[in-house]
Amino acid sequence: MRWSKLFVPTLRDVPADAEVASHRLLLRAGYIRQLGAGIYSCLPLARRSILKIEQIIREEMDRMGGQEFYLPALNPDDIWKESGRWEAMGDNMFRLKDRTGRDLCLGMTHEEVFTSIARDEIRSYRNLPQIWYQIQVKFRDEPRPKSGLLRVRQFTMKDSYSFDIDRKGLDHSYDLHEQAYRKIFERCGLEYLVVQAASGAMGGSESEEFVVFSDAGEDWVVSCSKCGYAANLERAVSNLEQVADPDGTSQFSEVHTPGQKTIEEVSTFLKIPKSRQIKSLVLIVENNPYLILLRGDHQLSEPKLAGVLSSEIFRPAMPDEIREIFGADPGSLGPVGIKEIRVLADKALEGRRNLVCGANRDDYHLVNVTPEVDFTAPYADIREVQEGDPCSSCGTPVKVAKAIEVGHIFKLGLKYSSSMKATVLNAEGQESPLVMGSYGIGVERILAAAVELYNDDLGIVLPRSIAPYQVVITLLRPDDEEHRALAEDFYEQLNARGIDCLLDDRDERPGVKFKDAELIGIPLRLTLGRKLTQGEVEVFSRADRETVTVPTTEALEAVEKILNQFPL
RNA sequence: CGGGGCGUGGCGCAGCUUGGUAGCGCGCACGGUUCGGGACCGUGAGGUCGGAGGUUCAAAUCCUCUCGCCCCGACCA
Repeated sequence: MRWSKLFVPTLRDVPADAEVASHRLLLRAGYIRQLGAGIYSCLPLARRSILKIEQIIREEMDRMGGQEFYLPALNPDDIWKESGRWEAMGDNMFRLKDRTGRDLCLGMTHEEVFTSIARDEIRSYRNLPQIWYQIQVKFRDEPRPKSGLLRVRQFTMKDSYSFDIDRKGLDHSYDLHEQAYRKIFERCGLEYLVVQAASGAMGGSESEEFVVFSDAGEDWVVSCSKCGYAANLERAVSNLEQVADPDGTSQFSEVHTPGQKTIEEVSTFLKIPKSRQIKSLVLIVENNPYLILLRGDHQLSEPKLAGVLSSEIFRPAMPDEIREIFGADPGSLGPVGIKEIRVLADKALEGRRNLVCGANRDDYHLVNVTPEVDFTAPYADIREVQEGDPCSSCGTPVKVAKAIEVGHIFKLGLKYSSSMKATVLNAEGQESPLVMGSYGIGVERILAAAVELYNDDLGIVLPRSIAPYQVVITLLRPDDEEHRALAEDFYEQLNARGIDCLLDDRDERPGVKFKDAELIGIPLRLTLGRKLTQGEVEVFSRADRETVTVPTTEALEAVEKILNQFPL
């Protein structure tokens, strides 16, 4: 491609709305433009990158035996009502009516459609396993689209679905996906991590996320640098550092704590560490109040709590509700003497002694409160792991960091095959439900994550495999016949060698050409300029900003050699 | 949904408090000089000031409503 013909509207000024690096740079570099909140147009550079990413995905999916489909994004309501997700998806689903008033929706994911095909067409275990995939558009009416391509309402997803006759088959299909995903993210040049994850509304038992560490991400990931343990904060577990309590079991007593409400204030006032307090939270769970107890320095993990309660329908109680139930304001609550209300305590309180909690009387706290002596409550792991907690497998302090989710694999099991009655005959001639898995990759997110990961003050630095072009030939004197002829020659030959090449033949000053080439992140630049009179050209590597000068006769070899130094 | 911010040529912004001919930088077009790190000079094109209603002799500016976008939170596959 000749740059003079290519549409690359680069910007000097940064659009005011763009905050995260990938959003800012993709706009500036002329990759994308915004159409609405969470809706973006891909311009030619982005499109080329996306197509390369899709091709990598396609190759790896095909390699493991996946078969490519293409399903409609426009879905009738009936299959969604069958699976129960017409209601479950709530406001996140775009819904519309056709001219006759029938309900339709825009697909957020395609378990329903694929399951309906499998149900109708697969009759025998002999036709299993199947791995079906597509690279297709998804629509999700996100409550808050943000950060450019990272959280959008329309995006491209590679989604795949496995159908097996049994659990063992599913395990195999799942493993195939995990291996393929590793290969895909490696080939895209991403530094990624596989972490244990919560399956959320997808349902199913086991799931893992593929994440890229970045402050622009929205997932919190707990990881151990020593043993490799890694999990989404929603389900991460850790050990505890021991807290020493005073020996013996003293009778608790009330102390006056005027105006001391928060854990922090009480800690300072009574001169005891936060870890020796009991944090009392009141939640309304399906209309019933619940007292949740945590160590003073711990935070509640709502996903874990949802798991323990087998309900996601809960909310913090309002101050007036708390007053009515406890006869005290939040800030002076505790479990001692509580009878009518259900209580749940985090495991970190098990075996502790002589703690401090609220007295259920404004401005009073209790000291020397001992679980199981002064109150009883069932224990469960409902606390959120914190930075520095000892790793559950090796004891090393764990890290907690933000990450971008680029892929997610789930063992669904029977969730959709039972609700949608998808069965086949097994070897014994019995109806047997399909055992399913589902697997997703956010295609644009790979590009955005790569830009988050690899950028500098000059702009984007893309891995070779997903850069829109691998080499840009910067022709500094396009009006010089000899220079031009040589540039054209390089251009032809590089393309002939399978290297995507962009020829900057624009009538622009050198500075503009250099800045643009660096901004859009082309891995290698071949510069034809004044050194041509000595029979030399320059090869500039974007990632390390190194320039080597080589004779023109060796330029092609030099380009290939340097390109091949990138492992990507 | 709660909180905050912003809508003025393609992009970045000023003007609004105190109503009175819509401005600056970049970009764009043309001419000239330049040409290895986002050049310089000159000339020029381009704006229903997000939209609707109201107040006023007069509204970008004041009032009401409304739409959109961004950020924080809630939420979230």
